[in-house]
Amino acid sequence: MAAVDLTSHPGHLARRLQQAHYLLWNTMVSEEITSPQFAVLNALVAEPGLDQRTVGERVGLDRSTIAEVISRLGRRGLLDKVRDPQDGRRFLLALTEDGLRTHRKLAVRTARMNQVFLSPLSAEEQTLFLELIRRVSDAAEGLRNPGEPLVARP
Amino acid sequence: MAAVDLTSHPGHLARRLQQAHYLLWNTMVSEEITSPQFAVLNALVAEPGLDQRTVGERVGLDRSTIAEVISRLGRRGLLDKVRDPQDGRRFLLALTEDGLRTHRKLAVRTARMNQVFLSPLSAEEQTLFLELIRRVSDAAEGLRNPGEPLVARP
DNA sequence: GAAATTTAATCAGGGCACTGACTATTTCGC
DNA sequence: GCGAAATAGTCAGTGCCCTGATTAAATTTC
Repeated sequence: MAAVDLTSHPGHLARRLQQAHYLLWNTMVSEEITSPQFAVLNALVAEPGLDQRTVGERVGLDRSTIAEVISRLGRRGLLDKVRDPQDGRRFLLALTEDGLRTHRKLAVRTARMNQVFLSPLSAEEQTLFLELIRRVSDAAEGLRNPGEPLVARP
Repeated sequence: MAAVDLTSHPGHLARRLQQAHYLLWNTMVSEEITSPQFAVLNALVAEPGLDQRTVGERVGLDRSTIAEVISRLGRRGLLDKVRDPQDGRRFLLALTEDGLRTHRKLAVRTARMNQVFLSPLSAEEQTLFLELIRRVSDAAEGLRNPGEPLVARP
């Protein structure tokens, strides 16, 4: 009797959006390398030699998840993992030749996919859309490390 | 060298948005019942006696995933599952008293959470935001069952 | 300089999401 | 009516995502 309209719930819509993206990625970019995996490759192209935790921070993955993703990329031979001689806790990461090649190939396809994904929106709407998502998720991010209240500050 | 800026990639932003939502849900709504589980409860409040596949369709979950979610809700005693006497393949689903009570309680908290989640945006931006997400995911949905091209139709 | 704290990574455990293969039941075609 | 095709659900396998506990290495504190 008191059912709610989920199409006005941002969380539900966010989930559907991600599913839609997953589908399109699989058909237009790769069935082997996932979008989070590409994000990791990309982070290591930008900054080779990062440690695992920092890569996770760059792409928005927690320590457990980043460990799994990196282990899969290692198994595929796309990156190497070496103990930091300066700090025995860390692993330093860098792409292999194969990893670099894969990143180059997928970067092109990803750009095409993004175009198709956003094509239902006009150019101005696309810009706005990305900005709105960023603002909402950045704000919620502030909850993770407290001190920055989300709604009001006295 | 040829690294890409992920903050302009809708897929990456969609993932971050969902993570942000997950976090907020956990702190403001429930640590036991997840957002997809609430969506299933809600679908059964709206239409009691639906079968499993149709519930999945309503909330946007494939047959495998909906089976898991429903099994978990069943274990928690929030819904009942009966064979359809008319069609021996189907299971008919309905909420228990506990399921109804849980839905009522969470519906209130969910409304509050949505407000907080969207609070970084102005009222007009909020409406626009939801509409843009809907349009993008609806369009990509059309890829699932072909016949409706995503970009152009001749 | 040894004890206490912090930090990087792992592991166990739970949940979401998809594909592809399989079973059981119903419906369609003839 | 009976065999073929379609449909509902399950199961195995892979991957993402989180929390909480644990281990090992560094840093801080006294």
